Amino acid sequence: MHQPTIIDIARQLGISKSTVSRALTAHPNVNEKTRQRVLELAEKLDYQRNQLAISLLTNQTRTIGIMVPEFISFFFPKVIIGAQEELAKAGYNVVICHSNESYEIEVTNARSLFASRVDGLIVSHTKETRNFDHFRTFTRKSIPVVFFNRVWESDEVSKVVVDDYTGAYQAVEHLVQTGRRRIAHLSGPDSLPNSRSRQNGYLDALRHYEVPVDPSLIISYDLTLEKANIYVNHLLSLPEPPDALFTINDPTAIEAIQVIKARGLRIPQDVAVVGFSDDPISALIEPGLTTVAQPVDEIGRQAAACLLAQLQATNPVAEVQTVVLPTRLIVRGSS
Amino acid sequence: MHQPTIIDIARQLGISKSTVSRALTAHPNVNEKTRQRVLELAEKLDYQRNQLAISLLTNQTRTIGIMVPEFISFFFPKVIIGAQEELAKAGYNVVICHSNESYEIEVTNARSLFASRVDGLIVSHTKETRNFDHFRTFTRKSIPVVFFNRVWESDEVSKVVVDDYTGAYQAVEHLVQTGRRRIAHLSGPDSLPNSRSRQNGYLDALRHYEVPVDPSLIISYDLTLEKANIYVNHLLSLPEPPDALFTINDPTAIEAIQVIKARGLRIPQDVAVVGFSDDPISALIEPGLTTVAQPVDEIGRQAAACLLAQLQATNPVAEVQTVVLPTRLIVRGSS
DNA sequence: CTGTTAGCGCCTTCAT
DNA sequence: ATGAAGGCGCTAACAG
Repeated sequence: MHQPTIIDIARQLGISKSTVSRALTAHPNVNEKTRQRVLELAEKLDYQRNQLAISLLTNQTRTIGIMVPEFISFFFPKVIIGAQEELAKAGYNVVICHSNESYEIEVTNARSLFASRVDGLIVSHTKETRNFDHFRTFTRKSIPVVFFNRVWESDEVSKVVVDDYTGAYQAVEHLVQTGRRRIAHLSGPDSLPNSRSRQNGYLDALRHYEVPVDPSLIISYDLTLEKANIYVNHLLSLPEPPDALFTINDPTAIEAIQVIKARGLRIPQDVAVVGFSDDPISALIEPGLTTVAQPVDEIGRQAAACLLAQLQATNPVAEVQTVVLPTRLIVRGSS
Repeated sequence: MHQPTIIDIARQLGISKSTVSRALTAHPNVNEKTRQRVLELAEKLDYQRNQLAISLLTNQTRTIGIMVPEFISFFFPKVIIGAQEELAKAGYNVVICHSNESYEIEVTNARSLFASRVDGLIVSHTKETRNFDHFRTFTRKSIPVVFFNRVWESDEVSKVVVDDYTGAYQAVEHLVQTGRRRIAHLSGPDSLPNSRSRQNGYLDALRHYEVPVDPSLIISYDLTLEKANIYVNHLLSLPEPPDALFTINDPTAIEAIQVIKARGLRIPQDVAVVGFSDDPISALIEPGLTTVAQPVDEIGRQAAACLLAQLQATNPVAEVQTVVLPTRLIVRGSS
């Protein structure tokens, strides 16, 4: 079915489409009566402007793409909501893509967002991503890109991260100060900067307190719950099992708690557990999970702010910046 | 910065833009050598086709809008992922909007999706939505709309729902059969069809087993956790408090469990609790939450299938359909 | 205040 | 196999 255009309105009113366009866009130079007639007919015809045509003409869509690896856990949805709020205030729409942790899908999504000419990008990449050429496509064209959480370490893009190092340091410090000596660490892939930072925080805390570092207690894994299960079981089967477990994130910690319970061990008496992120589930399970909280919606808001700064700047490259947000240790029953 | 277009390629190669277009779109009538030259230059220039221009021309964006009231809980993200998988297979992109349970934002989102000319819509509306004119804008133009979970009861749109009535009936039947006589029901707003269906299932189960219906045990509320907390406390303070609680969803049930525990009551001995949806948290808390499971990603897949059927039909209106998916009671420690 | 003209980037007849 | 021309819906000069 044919959708009404400004030409339809113009014809029916016997005026030119320019006048219709002006009336519709609140342009000052239009006779008030003419405007009224246009508005009425537009209403009657259920006219809706075609954003496609406008975008093609103005070369901006006022749409921002947000790319995340998943959005089942609370983290990414919260970040997205924070970003969206900020972006909406500035009159930007948001389209959300998730790659399901697949590098290929991420590349496809990036192409698709580029093809639909988003004005900017907010990204947390997959754990598989090693090559960032699909983001260079944007930066080369001066389309601003902001990374958060999992960031591309390039000076072409802005970044919003939390102080992973200090968060991890404080978590491990807490475990040492409550008497733990064999603290295991379930870490993520080394390719993820935040994984490396958390591991460094873990190591430095141990060294500072002169707790021996045992490499067999440090396991980098692929962040799937299946592997988490296997490695926690492995650690607990060691001749000298750990008396504490610091995990890269809360889902891993929660999985660990299930495993520890299933083996009949007590938390925290036999094994203490500390996670990272303060997933809402952490407060609901028993025992409550000690964890490092991140200011999640603030991450989204800051990412949006970075992007808007670049969007409004005459020279977007000059506005590239890195924001580091603080973390906060929340002690619950698991430690 | 100027982005390369087919005209740039054409000029540099000394051929016409028509030929470039054909080479790029795998049109049969192009000399193989010409195609190679075009493809090479396109690669070198980092040419990316402008989807905006194509959409304007072809009058289809191959993009589907998905509108949900929120996506913090696991339910909507899972549905979206299911839908997205199915849609991607058919070559459609997805843009996601969430209204944060605000009717106004929902209307704005609908306008924006219409303006950007999505080819179809998958929707679960806000709990405030009474007026559906913003969806009529689509149906009037023969743009297919599929509702799920919270559905517009109109024959202009397809619907995917679960058998809420039977799910609720079985939940209450289970409570009766385990000896409960004063079963309270925390219900949602009457404006939501699924809320009404679940309430009817609750009522019919009680009647069938000749358990007296006590109106003071049935509370419709606004689905916020704050109110859930208040009403659960209210119920437990009754002279004759309930010995079981059936809630409209899992977050409510989980909140109820916290309240019950805080009052020093035992679950399920003093009060049994049954939720709805099988949120992953249900299996993690203690005691495990008995709940009515829904085939969540299947809802998304079916919604996508309905939409694709209408998209591919010559007469989209003829393809309007309603899909009802089964539920399954999962008994855990809370009952 | 209003009309005319041009063009955003692309695909598609219709010629050649 | 290729080129020329037209048009998708709209806004923005430029005239009047």
